[in-house]
Amino acid sequence: MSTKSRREQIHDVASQLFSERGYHATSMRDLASQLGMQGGSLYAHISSKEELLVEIVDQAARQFDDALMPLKDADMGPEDKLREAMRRHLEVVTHNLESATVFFHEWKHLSPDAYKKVTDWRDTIDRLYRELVQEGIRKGVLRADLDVKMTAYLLLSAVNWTYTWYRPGGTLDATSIANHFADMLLVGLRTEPR
Amino acid sequence: MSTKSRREQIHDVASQLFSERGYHATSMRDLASQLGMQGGSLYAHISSKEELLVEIVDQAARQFDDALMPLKDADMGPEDKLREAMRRHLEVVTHNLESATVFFHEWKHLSPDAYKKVTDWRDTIDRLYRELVQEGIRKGVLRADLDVKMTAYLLLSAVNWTYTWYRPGGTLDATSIANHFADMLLVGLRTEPR
DNA sequence: CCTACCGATCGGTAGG
DNA sequence: CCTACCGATCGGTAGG
Repeated sequence: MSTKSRREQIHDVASQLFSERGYHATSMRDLASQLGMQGGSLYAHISSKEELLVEIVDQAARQFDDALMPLKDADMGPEDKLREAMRRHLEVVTHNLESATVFFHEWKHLSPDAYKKVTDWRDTIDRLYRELVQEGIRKGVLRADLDVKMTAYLLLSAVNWTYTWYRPGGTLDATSIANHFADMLLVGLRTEPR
Repeated sequence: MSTKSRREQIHDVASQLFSERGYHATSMRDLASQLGMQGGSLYAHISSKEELLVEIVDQAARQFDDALMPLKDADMGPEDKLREAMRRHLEVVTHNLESATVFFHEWKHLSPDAYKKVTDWRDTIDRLYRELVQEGIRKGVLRADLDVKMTAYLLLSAVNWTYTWYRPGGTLDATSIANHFADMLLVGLRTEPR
């Protein structure tokens, strides 16, 4: 795919290096040499190192938003909606493993404005998962004695932590991971009925 | 507690700064100024910046080991053992939030030897959780149709991801988080029986 | 996109 | 533990 603009190429290599080594441990000269150019030449295409980080993080956030937010008003049962949220969430993580890793690890290094956008975004996603849980309880599909906040954290743990162990090319894809997790979470690990 | 050696004080401040800003974004002068000394003076107490990182990460790993490994041969039922593992795991995370954060985020920046120790350690913990799950299945306490690997990942997600949202001083402690998570995981979120 | 360079800052050392 | 300093490297710029 050599149709990619030079800017996109820089963006891709930056995702890769930032996710592997971290933002501060990656120099602009590292980046440039991976692209076969000199350090200073990068600035013909971008204006600063932080601009790159902001773009990677923003793009990751947008992917999560585009995948998850339409579910709010989706016409589905609570269980299907929860399963679909996990599936889509995991699709974003597994299909954008590098930018997702940068998103989870490097957002601390953003300047105040971009930093705030990320924390706001996190709150939005938290809220979405809490609403899904609440809706499930209200409609009698999820147990009424659940702590909504803790339940949302548990769901988010499962889908987010995946970036630490998932490696592409294996037999697992987002859908099968989501099915595994949702089955365990909804039905429980124990044999003994309650 | 002014009985702490200067070395321990350096270690503590390093944990704090490395967890907040990251290893590479923390300079030795940042560290020194928090301790009221000059950058160069640190080297009267330590030999290098990486030595600090290695110590923080090693200490965190040792805390997890000391808490979890004795459970392997503990004389407990599978469910209690699983609950106790989660409780102890969460106790380490919540009581050492800063070093746990450094452990989860900054181990990539270790030199090859220390790096390998961390990946080996991770495998050990993975294995422990898988054994706990396997034992639960074998003794009929956990569902026989569980995928052992995925189940272990799910458990580890819950206890590990906690470092991202837990803030000390709230009403939740390790035990109550562990109870919440274990109840949800073992019994399931759904009302409908299977 | 390259060459050549800027000031700033880095981890670390010597000598006291 | 301080002062003063080292070479190396950083992000970024100017001029072509």
